[in-house]
Amino acid sequence: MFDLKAIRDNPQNFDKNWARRGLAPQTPVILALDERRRAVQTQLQTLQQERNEKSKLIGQLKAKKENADAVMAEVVSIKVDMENLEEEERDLGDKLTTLLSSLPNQLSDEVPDGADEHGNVEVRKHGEPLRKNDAIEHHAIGELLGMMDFETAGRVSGSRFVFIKSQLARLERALGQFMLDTHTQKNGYTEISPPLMVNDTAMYGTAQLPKFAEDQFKTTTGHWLIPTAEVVLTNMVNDLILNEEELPLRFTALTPCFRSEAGAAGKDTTGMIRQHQFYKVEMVSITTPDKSIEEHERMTECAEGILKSLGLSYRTMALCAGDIGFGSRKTYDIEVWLPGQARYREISSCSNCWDFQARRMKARCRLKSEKDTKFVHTLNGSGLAVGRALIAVMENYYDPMTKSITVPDALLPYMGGLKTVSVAA
RNA sequence: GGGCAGGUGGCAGAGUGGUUGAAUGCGCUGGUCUCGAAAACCGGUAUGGGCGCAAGCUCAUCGGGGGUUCGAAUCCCCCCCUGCCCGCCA
Repeated sequence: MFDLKAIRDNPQNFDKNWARRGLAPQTPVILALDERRRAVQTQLQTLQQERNEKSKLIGQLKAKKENADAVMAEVVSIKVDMENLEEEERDLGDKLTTLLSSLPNQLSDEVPDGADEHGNVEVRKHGEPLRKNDAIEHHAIGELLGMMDFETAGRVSGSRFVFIKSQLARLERALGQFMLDTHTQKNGYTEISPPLMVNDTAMYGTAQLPKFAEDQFKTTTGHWLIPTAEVVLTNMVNDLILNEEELPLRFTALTPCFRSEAGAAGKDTTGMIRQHQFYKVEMVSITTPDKSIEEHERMTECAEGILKSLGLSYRTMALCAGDIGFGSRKTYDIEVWLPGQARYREISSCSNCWDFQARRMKARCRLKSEKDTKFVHTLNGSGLAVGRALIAVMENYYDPMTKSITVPDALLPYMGGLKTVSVAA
C-alpha cells in the first residue's frame, strides 16, 4: 500500500517509477478517486458533527425534562442526507483500496532497468563454476543411488512431488539443520517454529493477496498453506507498534513451503527443481526505516555465507525492474552453480520490501526522535532453499567413479559419521 | 464437537442507552521539592483520517462486521478469538 499524501505531492514520480515495471500511469485515477473521496468525507463529517451536537442537546433537554421533539426531527433529516454520502464514501474507499492493493512496490533507484531476467546485473561472484564432461543432473544421481523416487510420488501425490530416501534424506535434513544453526548461532536470528497455515489477513499483509491467490493452496477451512515462511515471520509484527529499542527483529525458520506453480506448466518438469512442496530456511528482519538498506546487505551476506561454508560456487545478481517481485523495492538473487545443468540457478532471493508490507500489515515503530509513529521496514531472504541446496551439493560433490556424494565438511557434524552418500554404504 | 464465561487505553480494571475517548490504580513522562535520590504533590500520557500556513477544530475507533435508536462501549444478529468443564484425538 502507499502513502496517499506522497502520491498527491509527487504523482509523476510514482508513475515514472511504476513505468519501469511496465505499468501505464496510475496516479490520474488514484488522485481523482482520492480527491472525490476527501470531498465527500468532509461533507459527511460536517453532518456527523451536526448530528453529534444535536444528539447531545437532546440528552441535555431530556435530562431537564424539556421537550426535544423538534431537535429530534432535525436529526432525522440530517440522517437522510448522510445516507447517500456514506454509501459514496464507502464505494470510493473500496475502489481506491482495490486499486492501490493491486499495484507493486516502488523500486529503488539502484534497481537496474530491464524487461526480464536478462536485465539482471551480476554484483559479485564466488568460486569457479565446476565444469565436467561427465556431470549429471541431480535426479539422475538420486535415482542411480535409489534415494530419489519420483515414480512413487507420482502414484501417491502426483507431479511435482518426490520421495527422498535413506542417506539422501538425512543429507537434506543436515542441510536444514546446518543453515538454522548458522543463522541462530552466528547471524543473530531467533529461531521460530511457526504455523504453516495462515488466514487471509496475513496473506494480504505480505502481498500474496489479492493478486496471487492462484499461486497458493487454500484449505477447506479457508486457511492458506504458506508459500514461504516470510508470510508467517513477517506477520508476527502485524498491527503492532514497536519501540525503537526492540528493533531490529531477526527471525529464522525452517519450514515446508507450498506453491501451486500455476502457470509454470512445462517449466522444470524433470527433477526436484520446482516442486509443489519444498523445505526452506527463511530469514526475516524488521527494522527502523533508516536501517533497512544496511540490513539488506547484511542479510544477503548471511545467505551467501551458507554457500561459502558448503563450498559451492555462486553469483549474486541485482534483479532488474522487470524481474523483481511485486512487494520488493530491491532484490538480490543468489544463484548457485549446478554442474549437471551447467548453469547458475536461483537458490536464494533477498528483498528489501521497505514500508510496503508494513503499511498493509499496520506494523509501526516509535522512534525516540519522532513524535509520530513510522512504518517499519521489512526484509526477507532465503537462507537457503533446502531442496535446491540438496541439488547443488549432489551435483557438485558427486563422483561418478565411486558413485558417491562426498559430504561437505560443514555438514559432517550432522551426518552421524557418514562421510559419503553412496549405495554401498 | 457440546456447555459455560469473557474480549474496554502500555498493563490492571470500572462502566448496561445520553456532554464517556472512556473512572480509578499501575506504568511511562515533564515539573515542584531535595546537595542528590526516594517519598509526596501538580501536569502530561491511544491510533488513524479530514480541514487548516499554523494554533487549532473535527470525524472514526471500547475483538470484527451488520442492525435498532435522535443518541450505542452499553440493546439485537452474525463471525473471530481467549479461558474453564465435558467428549474426542496426535
